[in-house]
Amino acid sequence: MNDQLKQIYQTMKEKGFKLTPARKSMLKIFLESEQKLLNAKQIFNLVKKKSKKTNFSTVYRNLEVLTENGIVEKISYNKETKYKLRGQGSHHHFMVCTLCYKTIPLPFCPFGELETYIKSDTDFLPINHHVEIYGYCNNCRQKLEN
Amino acid sequence: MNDQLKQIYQTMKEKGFKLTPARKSMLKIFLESEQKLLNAKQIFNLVKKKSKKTNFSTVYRNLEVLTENGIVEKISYNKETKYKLRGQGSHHHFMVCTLCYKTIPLPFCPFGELETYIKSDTDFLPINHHVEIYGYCNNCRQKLEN
DNA sequence: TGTTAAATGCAAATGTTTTGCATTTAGGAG
DNA sequence: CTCCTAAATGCAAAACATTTGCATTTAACA
Repeated sequence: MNDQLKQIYQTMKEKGFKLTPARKSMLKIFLESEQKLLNAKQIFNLVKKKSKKTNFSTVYRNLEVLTENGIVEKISYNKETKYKLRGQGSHHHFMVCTLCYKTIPLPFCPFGELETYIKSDTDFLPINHHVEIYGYCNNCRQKLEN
Repeated sequence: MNDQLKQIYQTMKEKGFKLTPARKSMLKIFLESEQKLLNAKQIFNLVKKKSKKTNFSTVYRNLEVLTENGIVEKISYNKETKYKLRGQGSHHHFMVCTLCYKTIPLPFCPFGELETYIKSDTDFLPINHHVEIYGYCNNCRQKLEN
């Protein structure tokens, strides 16, 4: 079994959450789906493929649990709320194609110097940050040009 | 009259939008309110104070017009959608206190080097970006410590 | 002052997310 | 392996934010 998946199962267990079919299904969906940013409806539909009897409330409740435990990240932009699996360990940001929603990780976090500056020059205490780059991926750009 | 307001009125006029009381009221709210990030409900309530007969659809429709014309910016984080007046000219980002929602502008945009990197090293075409720092402002931090 | 397109108010619809509650189930104890 | 219990689920209904259709009003300009 996939290493990342194994680790997530481990985390869930440690925190006392049950490994229900719905949850396993959702995690596999995140791991296997081509698109890494999914909204609740998409996830619901994919879960439904396996167990036709699932329900939006289950999906939402599980997204909440996964989000609160740092396994999944919730991202809102332009009305749409999407979810993605958190990379294990190293935190990073994404470039998001606004046409196909392909997500490309940024190789570094631009927050480093920024944080240094904020801490030394302001009295604001930074806790969290949110960086996203929107634009066109190579594919979509080529389509646009034709 | 405030210079920024004058300029916005000018812009609206040029684009053929009417300067209705609701719109003037909303713009003044953005300019005068202590809090610079407001959600639709807050704006609605403030508008209502002046003209008791206003309506959510008016507020939303105007927020849309203002957003589409670059006068107002729409920001979503953690479920909440908020709006703020765009700084005239220079674009900037904010540090947002997650307790009182006070917003403190960042004195520079960390996107500069990032953009350079992306353009030279990836085939992604960056169009837009979104940077926000969340944490505690000085005031709230002091309150927390007591 | 009159005309007209644009903006408004209202009520109802939409879409997403949440909740209460009865039922089912994962996972540990025995 | 079986039982027990807290946690998770499914369902229906509610809550909430946002949008829409339509009749009425109004800003802006001739």
